[in-house]
Amino acid sequence: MASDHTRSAILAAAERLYADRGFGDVTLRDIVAEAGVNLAAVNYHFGSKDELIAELFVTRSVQTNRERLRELKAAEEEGGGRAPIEVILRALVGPTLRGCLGPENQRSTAARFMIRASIESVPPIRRIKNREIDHLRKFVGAMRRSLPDRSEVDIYWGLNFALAMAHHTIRESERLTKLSEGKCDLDDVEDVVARVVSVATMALTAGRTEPKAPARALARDAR
Amino acid sequence: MASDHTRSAILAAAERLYADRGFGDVTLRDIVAEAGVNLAAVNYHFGSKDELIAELFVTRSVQTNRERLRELKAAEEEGGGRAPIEVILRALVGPTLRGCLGPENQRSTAARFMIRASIESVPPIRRIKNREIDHLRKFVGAMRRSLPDRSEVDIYWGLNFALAMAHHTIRESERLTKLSEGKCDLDDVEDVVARVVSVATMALTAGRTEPKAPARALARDAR
DNA sequence: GATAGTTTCATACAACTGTTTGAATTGCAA
DNA sequence: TTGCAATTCAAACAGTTGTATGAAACTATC
Repeated sequence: MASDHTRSAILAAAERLYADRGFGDVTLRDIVAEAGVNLAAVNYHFGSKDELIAELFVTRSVQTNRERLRELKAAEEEGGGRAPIEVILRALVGPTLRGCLGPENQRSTAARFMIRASIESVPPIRRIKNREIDHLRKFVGAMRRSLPDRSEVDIYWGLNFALAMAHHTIRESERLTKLSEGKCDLDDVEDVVARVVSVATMALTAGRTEPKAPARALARDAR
Repeated sequence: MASDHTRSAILAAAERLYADRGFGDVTLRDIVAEAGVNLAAVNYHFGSKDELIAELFVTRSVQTNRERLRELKAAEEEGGGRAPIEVILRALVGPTLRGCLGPENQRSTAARFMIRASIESVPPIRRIKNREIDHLRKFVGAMRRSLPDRSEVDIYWGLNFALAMAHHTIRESERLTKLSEGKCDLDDVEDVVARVVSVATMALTAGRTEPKAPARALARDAR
């Protein structure tokens, strides 16, 4: 293959348009116009519209997943096979939140695209998300090693709630800003991460003997 | 107007089809075929496809909101203007969860429709959801009265996390079941409510003097 | 039972969709 | 330069979509 110029122009244009206007009302003709290429180029290079969307989403989500696993692995190695639950949860939700939130004006196209993907949920993306379960099982494993006394069901619920808080905050960031009249600062990503991790940790450790200091209020124990 | 037969047949057919197959691939022709009425009837009775969807969603969500406010009002009256935070949170997430989860075999069309609406987020529904902020402010008010020492920002985050856990659990109930290999019982709605309320309460009260007994583990304090 | 208003119907419309086609163009190797 | 494959292009295709139309059927009132 030659220079990939057309191919990457399509990818860039598609990501930008989907990020700005959503999957619902962006057509292939919009994309090729934005990219300055011919309509048939999409099917030539990607096979179909759905495969184009899938490639966009896969690219971004493997980046996030790789970062998650990198943090998880580093934490478990440092702890000799067992990482503190806070660190595991941070590895789980940190990369996702950092990838999607942050100062509005410098929020990348990729970030805005991933927010869209989490809001609209179109078939090709849903298919990919369904394969994410194996990835999550690695975190379940780490969490069980970290909290061996905790029941398996509680682990699943804790994981579910951690993901819930992260994803919902991303999806509804605009509404939270409006509801709180700007008082909730979603641009301070590390504060958001700390809040989510703090609550999820409490969910997973409440009612047990705590080897560590009691959980603090919402957030504040970020760094 | 005569008997409303056509109108309600359309509503019922549309809700059923949307619940089963999603908004993405149900056309007006599918709906009128299922309802046994003429294609033009939709535009005659509802004006447009979007207005039909909006009417379906509004009907169900005002039911939920009414139930929420009923529980909230009852709780505050009983407490002389101040309700315990657990009860407020239960009023917030209980009706939603009860409306969407529950034993699969008896899960109503309305419930499955609302799950769809929370997954797919099509324009007419998004427009309605955006008007939900005033409704949420009533809960913010109640929460501030219940926890007068808590900062306003913490209240907003607590509300955000409570809604996050409820909605995400609804949206991803299938995935949680698969991930936990059926060990997380999503048919026991009251257990789910108790878990969400418990964690949200911890998020809102951690690190403070507690007039009540310390929060128990995940759930169990349901009723 | 004639009339006026409402509701239903078959049908056409106009626009838009993703995809395909086959010819033109390009780039590179021999 | 020649030849061949990869790429680009304009154009058309085939199908679907929500909506509009105007006539027909119905309903209730007088």
